[in-house]
Amino acid sequence: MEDHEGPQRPAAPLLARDAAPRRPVTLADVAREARVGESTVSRVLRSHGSFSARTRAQVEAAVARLGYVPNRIAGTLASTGSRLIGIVIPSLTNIVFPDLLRGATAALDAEGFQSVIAVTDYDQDREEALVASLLSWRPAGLIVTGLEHNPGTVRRLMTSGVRVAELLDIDGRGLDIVVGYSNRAAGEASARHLVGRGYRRIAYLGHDLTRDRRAAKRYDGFRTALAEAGLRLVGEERIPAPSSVEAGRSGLAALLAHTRNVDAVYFSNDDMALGGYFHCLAAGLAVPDRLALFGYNGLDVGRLMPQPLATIRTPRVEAGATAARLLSGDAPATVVDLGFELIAGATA
Amino acid sequence: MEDHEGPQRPAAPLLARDAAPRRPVTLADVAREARVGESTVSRVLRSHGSFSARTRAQVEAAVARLGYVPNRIAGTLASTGSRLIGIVIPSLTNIVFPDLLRGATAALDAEGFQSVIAVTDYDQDREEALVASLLSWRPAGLIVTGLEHNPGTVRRLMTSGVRVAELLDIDGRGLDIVVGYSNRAAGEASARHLVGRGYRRIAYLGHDLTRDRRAAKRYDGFRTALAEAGLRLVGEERIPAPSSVEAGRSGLAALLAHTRNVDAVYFSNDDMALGGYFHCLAAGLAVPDRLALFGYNGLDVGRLMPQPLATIRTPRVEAGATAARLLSGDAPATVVDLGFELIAGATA
DNA sequence: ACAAGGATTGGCAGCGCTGCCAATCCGCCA
DNA sequence: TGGCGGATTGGCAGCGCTGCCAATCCTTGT
Repeated sequence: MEDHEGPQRPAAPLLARDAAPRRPVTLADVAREARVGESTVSRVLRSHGSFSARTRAQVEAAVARLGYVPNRIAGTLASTGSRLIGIVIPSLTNIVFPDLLRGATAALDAEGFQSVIAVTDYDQDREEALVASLLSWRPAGLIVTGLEHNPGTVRRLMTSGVRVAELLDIDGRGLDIVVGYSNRAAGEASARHLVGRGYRRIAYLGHDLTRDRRAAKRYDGFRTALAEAGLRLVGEERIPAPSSVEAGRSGLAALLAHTRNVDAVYFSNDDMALGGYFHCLAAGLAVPDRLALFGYNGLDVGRLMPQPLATIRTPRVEAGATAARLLSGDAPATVVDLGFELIAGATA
Repeated sequence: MEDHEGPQRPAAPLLARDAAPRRPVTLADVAREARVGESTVSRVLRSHGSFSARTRAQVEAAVARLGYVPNRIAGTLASTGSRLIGIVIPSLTNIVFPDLLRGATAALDAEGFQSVIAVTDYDQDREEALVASLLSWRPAGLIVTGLEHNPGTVRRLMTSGVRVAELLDIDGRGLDIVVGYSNRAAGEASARHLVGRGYRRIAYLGHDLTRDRRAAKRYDGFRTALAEAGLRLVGEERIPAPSSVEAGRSGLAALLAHTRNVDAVYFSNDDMALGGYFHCLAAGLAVPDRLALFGYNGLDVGRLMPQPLATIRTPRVEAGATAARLLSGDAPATVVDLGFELIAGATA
């Protein structure tokens, strides 16, 4: 490994910020320049109310001439709601949340909303503080992750009068709009699939379930379905950290070191499963003959492995988009179950 | 594949939003309740200016009793700047940008700023529209990606008076604050590494370079360094789409199908390289003996492959954090070269 | 040519909070 | 005891824009 600090080649930057601290252009300036009233300018810029084509042209010309940029802070204060939607997610490390964001920002953008994001690191107290902080921007709506929140968070959400969408989980009681899928059912489906394939000595490899409630629900569902088949986990390993490929790889090694005759492993998600697959490749364990692997999320990478990963594909981009659409469309409170799809793959 | 729509188990949600559309609590209400002046409440809430301990207690009690949530929209309008930072990234699909976001939001959060994000999909016209839109929120600063922008974008940025940080690239002229590393130098280092290892028949596999300017700079640097060693690419393949594991896998198959005797492939990034690695595993091509692979970005997944991926690790989280710190600290215009690190790995 | 009725337009009072300034209060020194 | 200067506090004019309402301008029908 060499270290490159990069030669100081970069052309000296500093096109220098505009030095003149002249008063910013306001709507009143535009009105004066266009020789019309302020309300007329406002109407034209928002294409709201009526005005003549000639007026529109005058206003647009003035706007261009002055380089006017509307001040939405003032606009929001004067009118009722803002065009901001707050999005609270637990992490940016797991691609699931950027996916959710992607769906949401695309849909919101189309409706003229901006997204303000906040990351909790799976900490419910931080979530409460972030929700409070986001609410102070008087957003038109809030998207949060999961159904479990601090009592304080719930109170703030309920009394704010702001629409709320809770995502990626429907196993529980929601506050307003709920969009997602059943993690418990996903866990059950995974177990049934493995059992149906003939695996009997099944182990679990997961990450920190006390913080990730959805992973915990999958785990519960998985064990429940196993029990219904008269089975129980023959071993399990929990990495006290967020999920990662690394945790999956080292975790599988650890699991196999202290549990005999495992024939299949259920991972808390695809990142973990990918790590496990790498361990198998490195250790020369035949997949799925010697060891079957099953993940969760249906990441692209799993589909492209030499042997496609057995997993459950979750519609997280759609969840973000659906929530955004419902919020911006001011839909009534509902629960939208987007379902999931079991991908048989070739690893189990 | 089975399809699960999830049983309608979800406990009927709808804790019902607060029905009473009563007037929201304002600072004036708190002042009345606490029997002090509005300015006093404002001072206490912002811990700004002086007030007695007794006053603070009264105000805090009133705030708690009324469940007051400050209105930052009004606060921002009344004071000078907002506590919003706009962040414009080209994509959320490539983990590099969520990483950047992660660094930035963490640092901003610590300083009491909120992040407003916008995604351009690598489209400079969209970037211009999004920058305009973000500026209407009168942010304290803007973080954008790369150094290449539409003339319109540049004009808006320059005349807005808002601080701007351009990230992940330092090969060119910046507007204000620039934080990143040299993509060109990274490409050169990659080429020198492969040449140094004895590879001579090197090919390139990339994605859409017309949109991703940084990838194009790496490509240029790579070819330049090859030329300096008296070599040239023996083949190349461009997938007219964003980078992905899939593009890497199918692209490598295509590349090898029409180019003879390639002994090493330089990928536009690690996602592509991972796909290539999967192709090699699936096709039984020995890595690196039959074919060497080299990526870019230093993703975790590359480090954990059975054979660690040869790549270049980029400090993108740090770039986000550094930019956030400089912006919130109102630092002078500068170029910060964070450098990069070449990871020899085992695939080249 | 005249009135009714819709289309346009301008005026201006806030939206809720902060910044500035003047008014009070209080502790302490001479 | 009187006075002084810092510590506290309250009043109030905006920040820039939107919503409401009244004023004006055009058409069209008669």
